[in-house]
Amino acid sequence: MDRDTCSVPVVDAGRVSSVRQALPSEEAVQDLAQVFGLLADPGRLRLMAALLEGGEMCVCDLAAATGQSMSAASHALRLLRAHRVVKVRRSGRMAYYSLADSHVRMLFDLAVTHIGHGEGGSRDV
Amino acid sequence: MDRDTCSVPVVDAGRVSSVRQALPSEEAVQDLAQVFGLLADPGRLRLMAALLEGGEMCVCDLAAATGQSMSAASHALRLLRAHRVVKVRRSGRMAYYSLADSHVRMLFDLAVTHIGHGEGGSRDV
DNA sequence: TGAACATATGAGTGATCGTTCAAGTGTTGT
DNA sequence: ACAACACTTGAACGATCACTCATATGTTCA
Repeated sequence: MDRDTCSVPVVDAGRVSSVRQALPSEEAVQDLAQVFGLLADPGRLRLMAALLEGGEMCVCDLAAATGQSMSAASHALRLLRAHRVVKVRRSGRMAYYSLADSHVRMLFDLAVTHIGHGEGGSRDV
Repeated sequence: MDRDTCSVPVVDAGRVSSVRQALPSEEAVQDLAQVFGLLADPGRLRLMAALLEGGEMCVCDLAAATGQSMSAASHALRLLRAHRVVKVRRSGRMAYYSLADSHVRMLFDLAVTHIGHGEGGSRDV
């Protein structure tokens, strides 16, 4: 909100305001950031990769396969569950997790492509 | 690294070890997490959305369009530049930024699709 | 040369995040 | 009923992050 309060000089005012209008809503941006934030952690990433491979697995096997404690895995799965990235099926005292969403695989592959083609990670200043 | 040190009980040992082997390398996972981490911030997301719309813009216009200080925008652009998400063209004292990578748009759209189809953000527990 | 300008950068700070540790919940088997 | 079990959860702590403020770099114009 308030657009002229900030003391930033503007070069092309027309373009600025048109771009500004075309930008996604604040709410959409927040949601997007949250989704990407979910994928921004090695532990959760391994969890998703494991489910991509294994199909449906219980918490202790997921923990073992991804190299983290059960508690850490459970916390991570809770987050993924809250955002509908994974789903649970409960049977007795076990909890079987699986991916709830096919977009995950695509996001994965796209990102792999990105880091693959230039590669090295962070260079440049 | 040491696979049987952790005290996590395992249900299906065969599956665990096969999934474990199929997992991306530690380095790949780190890189992936970094890429997604770049997209996990509303400020950087708006910056990228603006460039997606505007094509090529200078820092002060980007700052104005995305509603942040020039310093904040510059810091963010530096990060994006380091990861080859944006590129810079310098002309005199101006710096014109543009997207360096077409994957950004796809990642964007895919994520939008994800939040769009279920929508609401975080529900559940 | 010096002032105005566009951008870049370093230090410092408050907020957020992921992990661990120590319980807590509900289930199975005796 | 009790103990072992699979998982969940809350608090606490250390690390990381994004921002602001102040200063630095390099360019243009008088």
